Amino acid sequence: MPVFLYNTMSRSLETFQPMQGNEVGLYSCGPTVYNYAHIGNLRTFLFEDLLKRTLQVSGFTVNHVMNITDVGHLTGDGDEGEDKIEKMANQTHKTVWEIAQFYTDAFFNDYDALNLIRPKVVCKATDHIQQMIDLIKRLEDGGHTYVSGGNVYFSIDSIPDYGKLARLDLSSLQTAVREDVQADDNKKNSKDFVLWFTKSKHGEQAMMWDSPWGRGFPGWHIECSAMSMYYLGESFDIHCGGIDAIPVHHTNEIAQSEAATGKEWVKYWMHGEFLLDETGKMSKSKGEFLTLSLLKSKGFDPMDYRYFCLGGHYRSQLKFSFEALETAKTARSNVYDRIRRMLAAGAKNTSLDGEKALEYKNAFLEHIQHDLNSPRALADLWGVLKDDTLSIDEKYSLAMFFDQVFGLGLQTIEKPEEESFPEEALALLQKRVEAKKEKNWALADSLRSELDAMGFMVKDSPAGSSLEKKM
RNA sequence: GGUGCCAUACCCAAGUGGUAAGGGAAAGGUCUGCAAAACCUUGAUGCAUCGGUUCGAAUCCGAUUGGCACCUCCA
Repeated sequence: MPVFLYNTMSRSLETFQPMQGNEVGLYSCGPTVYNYAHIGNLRTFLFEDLLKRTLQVSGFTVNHVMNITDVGHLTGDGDEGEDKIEKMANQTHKTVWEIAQFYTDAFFNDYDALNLIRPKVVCKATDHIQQMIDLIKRLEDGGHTYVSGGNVYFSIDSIPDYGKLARLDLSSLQTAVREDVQADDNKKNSKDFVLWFTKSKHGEQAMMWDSPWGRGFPGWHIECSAMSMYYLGESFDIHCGGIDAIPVHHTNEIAQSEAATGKEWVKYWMHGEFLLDETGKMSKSKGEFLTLSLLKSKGFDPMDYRYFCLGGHYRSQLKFSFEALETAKTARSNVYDRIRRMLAAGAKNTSLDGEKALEYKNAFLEHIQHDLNSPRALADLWGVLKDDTLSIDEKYSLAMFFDQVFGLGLQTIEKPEEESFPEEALALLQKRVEAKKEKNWALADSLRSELDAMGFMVKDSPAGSSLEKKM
């Protein structure tokens, strides 16, 4: 079955066809490591993981490359603005390198906790300065650059199709509309952007490298072009990131990459929509700084957040609230409970060749391969869990198959018997069973609340009483 | 000022021309000493409003209202 993906470049659904056989070159814009990732950032990485898993389950081999932006980047694109990593370093009295390493580690903690499949290549910008310099030299040789005020600029008028991804109408765009942004008078065209800085208003940066244009540091966009081409070739299949990257970051990446090589750089562009909080777009500077750690401290499992994100389509804005996360948590734990009960009943993996099972499998694939419709695919999972015309082995096997895409960790769920409870709790449970036998309801109820206080829920069923850990 | 996206039940959210997925919450039921849990059942004659195209529209077109995003921090 073919995979259909929405390509931002064409603004339409396209049948996915890799350039070479079943090999997919995938580049995703990674984190800028000057602070913790917020859950809006993480939503985009979850989308990319969903994409990767969907391609894998569809028979493709995915060669995934992700960058780590550990060179500061300025807070503005002219030669003004502060370096974000440096700013954080000054605040915390650490070196810029320590800051970058600290937040890179923090990022991958979240990455693993969310069960995201690690990229084949994770590349740090600071390890690829030479590739960036080489690319800028190539642009210079092609007549696409100029030096002004000490910085090397890319001239957008040197190419015919600047802004094609964002469909920018260059004549009507305003420059520096935001009050905190100043126009850069060194630019010939206000949309030109810096490839290499040697001068910054804020003086010496902590991270500087020698270059043909003087000691300095790379511009915003060059790292993704340089590294993606280094690892994936001058043309590759998919480039993805957040929707905000379309008008500037990806637009400029395309301009400089295609100006350098003279050929189409990326075949499919995919962008994840924003997660919104009560104040609108999530930000690190205003409102509550929502991190995965914060969610965990409030009693949520990272898988709750993963389930929550799967419940919305990646190209739709998703409204975050703790109330909405709570419903995801309940739903997810209901899924887990059902899997656990199946295991208790002896469910095991089996080949899926029953007619009904294949129907479910195909419906699932059709939905997920239709531009990653995870909400619909989640409905398929519920359909399976609730359909008693399927054998228990078929249900379990379908759930395990679906989870190759969902990544909710369903295969890690163990048989409930293997759960162990403290002696003390088991003793209390036994006492309660006896109290019940003697119809001493007062004692039975007090033992129940005692166990409840210990964090165990008592479940009475026709088969007897048992304990369950409270979530 | 310019551009783009969105508006579906109490909440979240699929569905892009053929008669409204799913989850959560809620209600009723089974079970139970009572609870909890579990299981079963129930839910929009209608998809912001108005008009149009069509045999047929949540889906297409136009207008209106409301929300969001982007136009050099941003996933």
